[in-house]
Amino acid sequence: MFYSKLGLTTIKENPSDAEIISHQLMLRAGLIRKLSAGLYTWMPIGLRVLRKVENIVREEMNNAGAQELLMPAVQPSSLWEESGRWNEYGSLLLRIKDRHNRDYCFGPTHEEVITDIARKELRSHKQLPLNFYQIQTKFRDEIRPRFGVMRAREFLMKDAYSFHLDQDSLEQGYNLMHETYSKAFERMGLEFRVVDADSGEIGGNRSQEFHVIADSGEDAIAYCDEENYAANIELTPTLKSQAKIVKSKKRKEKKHTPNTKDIASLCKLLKVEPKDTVKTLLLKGEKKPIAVVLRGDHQLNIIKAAKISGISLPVTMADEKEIKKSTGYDFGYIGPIDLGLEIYYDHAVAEMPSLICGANEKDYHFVDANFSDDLGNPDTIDLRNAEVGDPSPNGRGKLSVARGIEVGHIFQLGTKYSQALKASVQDDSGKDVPLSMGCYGIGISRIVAAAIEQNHDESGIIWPENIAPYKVIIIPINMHKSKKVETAALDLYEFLKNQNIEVLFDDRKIRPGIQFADAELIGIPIRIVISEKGITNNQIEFRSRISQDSEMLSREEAIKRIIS
RNA sequence: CGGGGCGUAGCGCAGUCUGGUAGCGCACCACAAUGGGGUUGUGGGGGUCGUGAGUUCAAAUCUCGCCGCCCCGACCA
Repeated sequence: MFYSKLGLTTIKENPSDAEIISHQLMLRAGLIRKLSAGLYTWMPIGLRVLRKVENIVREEMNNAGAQELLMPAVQPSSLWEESGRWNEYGSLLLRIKDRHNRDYCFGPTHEEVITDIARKELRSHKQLPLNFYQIQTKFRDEIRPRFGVMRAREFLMKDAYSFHLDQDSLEQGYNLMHETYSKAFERMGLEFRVVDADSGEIGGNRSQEFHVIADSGEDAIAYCDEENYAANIELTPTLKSQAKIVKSKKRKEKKHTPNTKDIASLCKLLKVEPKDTVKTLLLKGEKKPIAVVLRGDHQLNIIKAAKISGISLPVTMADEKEIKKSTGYDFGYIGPIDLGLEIYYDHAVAEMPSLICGANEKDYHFVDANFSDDLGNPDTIDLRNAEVGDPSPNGRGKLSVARGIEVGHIFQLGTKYSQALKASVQDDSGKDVPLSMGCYGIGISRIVAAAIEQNHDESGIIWPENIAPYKVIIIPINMHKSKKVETAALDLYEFLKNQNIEVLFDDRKIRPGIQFADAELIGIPIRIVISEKGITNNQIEFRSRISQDSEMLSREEAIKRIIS
């Protein structure tokens, strides 16, 4: 392809609204252009990358025996009402009406549609197992779309759904997808990790996420290398300490602590660390608020809190007014002693030799309170987020934390949708059995951004070879001045094209500096420079985007290196 | 949704407080010089100042409405 035909414009300055590197580089390199919040046009170069990713996924899915189909992007409300998600899914669902005022949505996912297909098409266990997939544009009306295509509203996703007679078969199908995903991400040249995950609103049993490791990732992953344990931090259990607790001999004492509504100011006043304090959080409950008590430096884990019986979902903090109303006490000075509400304690609170807590009296805290003497040594539960250095849940080694970008998610759904939508087959005894289902997603468009997050330098993108828009870029130096350069460059271009090498030819009449800078920004893996000087010596310059080393090679050697 | 910010040329911004000919850098076009790392000079094209109403002799600038975009949002008890 000739560069001049791409309609490509690169940008030297960073657009002001791009926060993360992949978003900046995608805009600067002309891969995408924004139409509106969370809506992007894929420009020719960007689309080439998108298609590469898509095709790797498609090939691996096909290899695994999955069947591609294509479902409508727009779906009738009736199916969603049947599954119960028309209300459950909330405002992520983009609802639209047709001319007859009938309700539709732009599909954020396709469990309902595929289950509808299954119930209409599948009659016998002999048709199972099956895996259908599609690569389709989805729309989720995100609260806050951001980071370009990373969290866009409209995005391209591969979603697959498998159907099984029983759990055993589902597990086989699930494991096959696990393998398939690993192969696909390996082919894309991405460093990734598979982690245990929450199945969220899709529902179901087992679920794992595939994360591309990158500092800008939205999810924190806790992992233990010793035992190959990895889980989304939201889901990582924290353990009750087995160590013997040395309890402080001091007796609790009430201290005057004005203007210390938060942990930071309390610590400053008393000259202590947050880990010496506890915080008492009031969460909305079905009847009265429910108190949870955590060490001052720990963070409440919402998923864990959601399991407390009687709690209102989604988990929300009670506000100042509600606190006053339900306890009679003041915001900022709530503590577990004589609170008069149901209280849940995190494991770590029991391990504190003494603790500092609100005294349920404005401007007063207790210091040197004691878990057994003053709180009555209650049972504790797991309520907090795991942290770096916590013991690994498998009992061996300590946890580290990395950030990751979720690019794939596999679920064992079980029979949630097949029961709701009455999709069943007859087993070999003639009995109707609801289908066991798995579902498996890959964020195709997000992968493009994730790949950039993981592969870039100051000059621009460094594409892994298998997803690069072009493999080679030929840069002739001052071609318009030198017939020799033009002939040699075009000759090599034609040759490589005939070898089915994806090659970009920079035919622009501009200074070499700009050509080099653009080639690096766009991230083409191999750069070939053809110049008057080189031709005289029978040499051309070969340079890899990764190593940045230039080598002068003969035409034959260069071709060999490109093709290999 | 709550809080904050922004909307002026393709991009990045100044001008708004204090109303009076719409500017700068990059990009773009032409010419010339230069010719292996975003070169230089000269000349040029391009803007309903987000939008609607109001105030005024006069509005990018003041007032009100609307729209759009961006950032932050349990971690406070």
